[in-house]
Amino acid sequence: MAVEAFAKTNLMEDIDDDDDMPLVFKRSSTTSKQNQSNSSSQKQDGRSGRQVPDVRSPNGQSSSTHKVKTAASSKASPAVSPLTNPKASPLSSRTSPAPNSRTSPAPNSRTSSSAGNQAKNVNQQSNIAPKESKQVVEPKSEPNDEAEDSEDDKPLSARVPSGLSKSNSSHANKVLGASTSVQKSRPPKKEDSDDEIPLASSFQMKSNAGASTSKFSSSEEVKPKIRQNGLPSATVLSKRPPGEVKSAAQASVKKPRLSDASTPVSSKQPSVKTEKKTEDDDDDVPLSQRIKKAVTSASASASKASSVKKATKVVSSSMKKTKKKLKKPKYSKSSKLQPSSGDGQKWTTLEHNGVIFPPPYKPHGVKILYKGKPVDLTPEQEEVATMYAVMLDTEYLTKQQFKENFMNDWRKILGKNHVIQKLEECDFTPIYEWHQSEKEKKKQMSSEEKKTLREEKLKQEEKYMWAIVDGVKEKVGNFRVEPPGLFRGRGEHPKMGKLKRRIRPNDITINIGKGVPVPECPIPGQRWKEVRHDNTVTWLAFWNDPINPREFKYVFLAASSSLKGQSDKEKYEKARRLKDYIEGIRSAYTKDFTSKDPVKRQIAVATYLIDKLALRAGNEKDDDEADTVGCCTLKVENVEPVPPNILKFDFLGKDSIRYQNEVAVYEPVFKAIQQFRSGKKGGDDLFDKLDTSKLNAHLKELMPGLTAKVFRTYNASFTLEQQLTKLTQGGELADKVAVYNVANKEVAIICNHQRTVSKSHSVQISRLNEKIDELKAVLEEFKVDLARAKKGKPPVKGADGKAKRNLTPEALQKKIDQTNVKIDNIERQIETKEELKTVALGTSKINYLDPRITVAWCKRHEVPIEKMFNKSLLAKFAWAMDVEPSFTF
DNA sequence: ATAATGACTTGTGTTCAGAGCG
DNA sequence: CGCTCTGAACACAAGTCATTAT
Repeated sequence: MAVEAFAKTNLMEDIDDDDDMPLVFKRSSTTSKQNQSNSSSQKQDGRSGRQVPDVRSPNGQSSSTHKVKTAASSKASPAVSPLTNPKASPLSSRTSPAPNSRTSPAPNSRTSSSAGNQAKNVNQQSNIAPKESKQVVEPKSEPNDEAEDSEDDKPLSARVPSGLSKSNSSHANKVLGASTSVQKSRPPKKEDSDDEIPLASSFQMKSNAGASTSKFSSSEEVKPKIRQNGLPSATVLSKRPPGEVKSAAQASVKKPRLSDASTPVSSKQPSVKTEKKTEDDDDDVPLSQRIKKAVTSASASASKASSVKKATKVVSSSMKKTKKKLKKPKYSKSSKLQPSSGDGQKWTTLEHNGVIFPPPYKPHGVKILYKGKPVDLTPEQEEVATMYAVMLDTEYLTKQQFKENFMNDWRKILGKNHVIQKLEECDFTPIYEWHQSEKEKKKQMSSEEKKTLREEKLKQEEKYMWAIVDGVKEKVGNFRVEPPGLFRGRGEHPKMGKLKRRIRPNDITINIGKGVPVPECPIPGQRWKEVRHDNTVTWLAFWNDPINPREFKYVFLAASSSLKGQSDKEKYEKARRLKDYIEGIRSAYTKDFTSKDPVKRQIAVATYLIDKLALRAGNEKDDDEADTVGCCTLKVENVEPVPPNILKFDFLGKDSIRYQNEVAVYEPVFKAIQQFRSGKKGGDDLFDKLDTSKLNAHLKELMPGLTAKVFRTYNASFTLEQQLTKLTQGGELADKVAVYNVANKEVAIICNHQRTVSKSHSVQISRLNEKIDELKAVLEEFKVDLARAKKGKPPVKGADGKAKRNLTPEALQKKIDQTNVKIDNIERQIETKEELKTVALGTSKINYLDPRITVAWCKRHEVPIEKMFNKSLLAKFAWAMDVEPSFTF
């Protein structure tokens, strides 16, 4: 292990890692066919199904069609459109602007607030889809064959947009056509032009040229040669086919890869890097790497603020030099993505310092009252009481389930014969108040004190923050062991309120490289449960979840690590590959809508829903989990067919977020759904012959590695790119950023990514409205003054009674114009705020949008990438930074 | 074939720090 | 120059999916 030694040194100095290895990127496709999963359980039927409705009704939101108009949350609706076929007109698709309100059985009441925005949404939609469902119907069926025209063939996203345009079908078709072509044939003239222009100007471009080329090649096989800078035609190549082939091949290849690539790399790296390059090195390092480095070091040094800038800068400056490297792909380095080995090996060497535990409980001595009298509690009892007390102002405390579960667990600690017998007789307010005052105290501390405190904490945690993987220092994600507390499940979780006990070292299994020191157990007298040396997994440690002992809590590397980056990239590459199969897949399932085989029919319809609506797969759940569903677990009552061809969806999905949508579908689908429902009760499974493993097994036959969730990634990224292409038109930087956000929002809506409305939302809105009022008043005054000025009269007195300066009419006009602009800006601000109040943009950005789309777009349009990605995202997507501007998903 | 296990991604809500404002 | 307000970072719950066990 000389290697190790080297590695060590590297880390310490944070050297760069250029190694000379050629990079081999491949994807490890571990696609095996089958899976399992329990399909059987339909336990909850009756009750679960029920629940949904119940929940909802309270809110008062009914899911009736009318809502459409009324409610408006733009959210769901977009998704809808997908289905309609081309002619049918996009609009139709939007039939129902489903309200996005979430039913939130959950703690937060998202539901409540939708009123405000609805209004807006309405507007939006209204333009869009006045049309209504009628047209929807067109199930023409030619979908596949012809593919091009039919909207169906397109991913939803495509459709969505079309929906937006109010134009009718013809227009729609056009749009579609355009998009289609784009998809299929990469480099239409449009692109070329784009490429060229931007190229020259954008700073990044140059960099890409050289460096990227080489890099890319490594990663992407095909493009290398072509990819040069902006050459227009190059793009074409990106076509997946080659890739696919490869991937398939790879699977079998696995082992070899490993050895060649990874092994050598690791050994080499270290040695190479050592000191040699010192200052220069950055240039040699690939961009992404550098960024990472910069970030890393910065954060390490505590000067985080600067890190971002640094990174960027580096990037640009480095660009020029990149060329030198070209010939050798040495960059592969670790920070860069390393191929994941086919045989499942994830690392060669791994060092880290284990995990850090929360501090032991410090009793405060504040007593709760039982039947009005103070009660003495042992520290253990008090600790649990405190967990409850601090939640006094949360919605959890209004839930019977929570209180019951809590009391059951607390009673175990109190003992059978404790004076405290009934939760209702307990008054936790003394502890609650004590806690509030502690919080207040903390807040009052001077910034100096806070800073000191922070630094101290940092110092303590520093050693746990990093791991060394194959000689490269990488950030660890969650190195802090979860502290004890009361379980906060989402939605109507049967286990909410249960005590999540303290985790001790002997609950924890450590995974670390062989031959390196095992992290010392931080709690004296105790030891780890187990130490493993498993290089086929990426976790550094795990413990059993105290709430669900058969499940685990893992400690992984941070998102910025190359291990994560590699798999992230593979995820997007897989989604891109789907592009080449999607037509065939769509035509195949379209055929099967009417298959005689009920299993086939269900698979076809389920696939269709997953494709068009971006639904999740929907694994079976146990009774001790919240009752939520995904595609395969939809209940009869979750999908209501409304003739002639509308499906109304209403269910609680992941995290008990409500999904409501109304969609026009092809007649065969509509019929199939009706047939699946017939003879069943509301709580019965809609797809009774299906489960996620059967579905995924089937998908895998259509494309290697294909699973249900790939459709979500595909549709999200496809939509982003498509929307960007459609909406971007030059203009100011701010306009471009706005365009991006609109595109991002479309995706978020399709994926149903919601967030709770912030408490201060309405306050903020009214504050802005006040501002507008003020400005309007000012405006009026200016107008008066202007009129007077034109007549040579002096301005009226201000509100304060002071005389104003005499201004020329021109000057006044200018002021008026400025004020109008201000008002417009605020109005726009209000609008977007309302629109986004329930939409979470971040989730898709982090998980679904291929960062290369964003990076390439930024390069093409000279938008600094920092405008779109924050520091974390820049670090996470380091692997995507050197993409060609001409990149297309 | 199905259930159990295991590992890893996705997702929302809370906390915290600092940007921006009056 | 203090203060709010926002977005980034963090926490951890809840999915997906592959593999192994039965």
